[in-house]
This record gives sequence, C-alpha cells and structure tokens, in this order.
Amino acid sequence: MTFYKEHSKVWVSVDVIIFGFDESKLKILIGRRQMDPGRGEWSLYGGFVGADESLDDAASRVLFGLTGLRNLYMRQVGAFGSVDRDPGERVISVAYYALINVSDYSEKLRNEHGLEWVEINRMPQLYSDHNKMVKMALKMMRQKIKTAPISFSLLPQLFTLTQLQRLYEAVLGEEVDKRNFRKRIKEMDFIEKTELIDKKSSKRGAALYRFNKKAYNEDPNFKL
Amino acid sequence: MTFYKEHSKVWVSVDVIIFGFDESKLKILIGRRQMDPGRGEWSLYGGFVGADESLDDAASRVLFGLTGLRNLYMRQVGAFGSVDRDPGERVISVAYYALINVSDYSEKLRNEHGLEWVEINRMPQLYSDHNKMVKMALKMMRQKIKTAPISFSLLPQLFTLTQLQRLYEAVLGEEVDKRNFRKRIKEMDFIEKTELIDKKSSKRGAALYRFNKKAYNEDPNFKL
DNA sequence: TCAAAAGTGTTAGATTTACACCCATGA
DNA sequence: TCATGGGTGTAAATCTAACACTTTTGA
Repeated sequence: MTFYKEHSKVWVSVDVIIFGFDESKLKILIGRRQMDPGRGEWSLYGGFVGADESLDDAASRVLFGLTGLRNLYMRQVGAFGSVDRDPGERVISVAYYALINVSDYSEKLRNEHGLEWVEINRMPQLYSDHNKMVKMALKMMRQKIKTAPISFSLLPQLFTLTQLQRLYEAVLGEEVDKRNFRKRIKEMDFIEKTELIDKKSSKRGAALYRFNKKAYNEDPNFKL
Repeated sequence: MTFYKEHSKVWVSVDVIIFGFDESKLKILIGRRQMDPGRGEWSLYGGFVGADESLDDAASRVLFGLTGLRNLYMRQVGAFGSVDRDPGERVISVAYYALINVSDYSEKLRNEHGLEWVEINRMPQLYSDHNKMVKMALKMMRQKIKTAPISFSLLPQLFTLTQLQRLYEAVLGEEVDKRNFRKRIKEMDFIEKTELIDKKSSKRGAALYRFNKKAYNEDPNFKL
C-alpha cells in the first residue's frame, strides 16, 4: 500500500540539547560538527530518524550513543522546518532537551565524541538554527522547573540545599533569597533531609538531601 | 548534492486544530476524513508538507484552504512521530493550533469541506492520534491565554465583558468571579471601552470593548 | 582566631479571594 | 411590573518579599 505517493518525502532528524549543572553553572553539551555541510562548526548533536523508530526513540538513541545513559528526563522542544535551515538538503528537525547529572557522565565518552560543556550564557554561534533550538529549550525548561521536580535530574542523588539553590539561580538567571527558598523546600515533604553531611563545600558541613520520588507521586505538590 | 542519501526519508504532514468560541462554548472544527486509510472517521484537517515550504507555511496553507483567512493566530503544538500512528504509511505529523473568530468564518466554506464545530468537551474519537494533539493544544492554549492577549483572536472586534468572561470560563473550564474579573480588565488600559452598546445580549445593553493592539505593544502587561 | 558557608523567623506589603445588591430596559 | 443580564466595592485571608545574625569548623 502506498497511500500518499503523490507527496514528497523529506529527511527528518532529531537534535538533542543536553543540559548539565556544574560549578554552579548551567551548561550544555556541544561539539564540532563532523560531517558536511557545516563541518567544524559548533553544533548540537543529532541523528536521522530511522524508518522504523519513533521520534522519541530516535532522540533516546542519540542520547544513549552520546552519554551511555538511558531513561534520562527528556522532552520535545518542537519541530524546526524552514526550507533552507540545513544548507545541504531539506531536513526537518525535531529538537529535544534532556537533563543529565554531570557526575554520571563519563569523561571518556565526552572525549570520544569531542564534546564540550559550555555555559549557557557563553554559547558560541551554532550550526544552522541550533541557537534557536537552545533558546526555546531553555525557555521551556525554565517554565518546567518551577512546577515540576526536574531539578533533581541535574543533581547527584544526594545534594545540599545550597547546590539546589544555585541550580535554580543558574536556570532562572536570577538570585534567589536563601531563607525564602529553604522555607519553601521545607514544605515539600518529598525533599528529605538525610543524616549525611557534605564536607566538601564548607568547613562546617551541610546536610545532604534526597528526592523521594515515591513520596512525590503520592502527593505531587511541587511549587517553587 | 545529496549529503544524507544513506538515510531514509519520511512523509511529513501538518494537522491543524482550529479553535472557535460560540454560544459561550469553546469548539473545534473537525470533519469526516475524505481519504484512505480511515475514510469516514472524525479527524483534524491536515496536509502534507511540500518540498519547498516550511512547516509554518504548510500549516498556513492548510488553514487558508479551510477558512479563507490569513494571518490567524497560530502556534505549533509539537511533532507526533510514533511509527504506527498512521495506519497506512509512516507519516510524521506536526500539529498546530489556530484561533478564529467564528463570525469571520464562512458557513459556505464549512459546508464545502463538510466540517462541524464540536464542543471541546464533547469531542468524539478522532482518527489516529488526533485526540492527543487536541489535548496538548488545549493545554498549551490554556497556558497562553493567561499571559498573552490571544483571547481577542477568538472574539469579534467589539465584544462585551461578559463575552470575554465566558470565553475565559470556557477555555479554563472553570467559573470566574465577575467582579474580580472586571477589576483586572480595568487595569489593562489596552482593553478599551467604546461608546457603543450591545443590545443583543440584554435588555439593558452592555458596553462594547475593543482590544487596542498598539497600546498593548507599548505596554504589554497582560495578566489575567 | 578568623574566614567561609550553613542555618534560622518575623514583618510589611501585595495579591487574591469571597461576597450581594442596585440598575436599566424590553417584553 | 418583572425577569434578565449589566454593573459596581470592600474586607479578610493568603502569599510574597525583604531582611541580619549566630553557628561550626578547618586552616
């Protein structure tokens, strides 16, 4: 059966924006493009959508190839389809963003792919319309992080409240009042204080917290 | 030049969700599918993306063919790409939603295309994943209408505050307090009261208002 | 002993919500 | 004259934002 044969087909790719949080900075993972056209330009990492895989599957595949990690938090940003967005051919691209905990990520893989972590507010010019994708992804992520517990995907399992606060500051791009912030955290029972103390960040040491996903699902009242 | 020839191409279509507001109800325009596969099922209206048009252009084209109207408020909902979402072939679809003022819309065109206005909360089952598209579009539109002046795209140029209130109630799916609503409207100087009185809706008559786009652009402080 | 980060409450102001009656008119 | 939708203000409650000092400890 070929129902639609009078219409033309196009290439469809996925591009992934990988957010990470390190040194109190929000960063994304970019590399030098390895193929023509645009070889050598800074670029997001992407891949073509296969005939037998969904868009989400294609994005997961690209993400796995890049990070060795599965089941990352991932959301679609949207489809980008200007006729001349790709200098070579007509390619429609669907952008996704994903969140990773930088300490889960292997330096080896990063080097193999020639990738760099770049601070979100020091982004170079990227290939094609990739800057637009990043901008939209960031906008969506900012929105999301205020109402859903996605921040924990960017942090180690155990984290201090200062780390969490720095993360919000980095994502939102504005300072946050420490006391008001901690007040709100205390109201969320699914952010649990552990007995453990982190001594790396200060002499006095800071309590380590943990996100309890099960408790969250029972009472999903996240609000920052 | 054919850079990507080793990869497979797919069909890409756009599907448009057309919102209208009538009789205090939020409605969408759907029709019976005219082609195989799925002939006769309730469906959104769509079209294939041509080789030389952008996604947005394809959506505008479909929208124009359907309504005879250009420059409608239109936003992308996202790309839908399950492998088997279309029973015939592999087709990736990008959904858009658009807002129209029902009274601008010609009954003639509606009949020609065999379209019906269906209340959003009486939606029948639609072809393929179209219900999912509608659900996402509605969610996005609800979000948008709280922070951007898109409601005026669903109303005639002149409207009463009761109409505007009913629109919000229909979109948000909840009742709104009349006095609080009007208080907030008064704060937005770009919603201008005219000298005109609408006598259709009540014996006493209600003042007609107008959205001043220019004034809005100078001070875009929409907040409902 | 001191520098550096952790931790902790209160108050004023702003925003949000709840709520009920009179008005004008055509039928 | 009365039924119908139009139009108006206040007060309580909640939420938000501003703000400063003590604690602990390793160097």
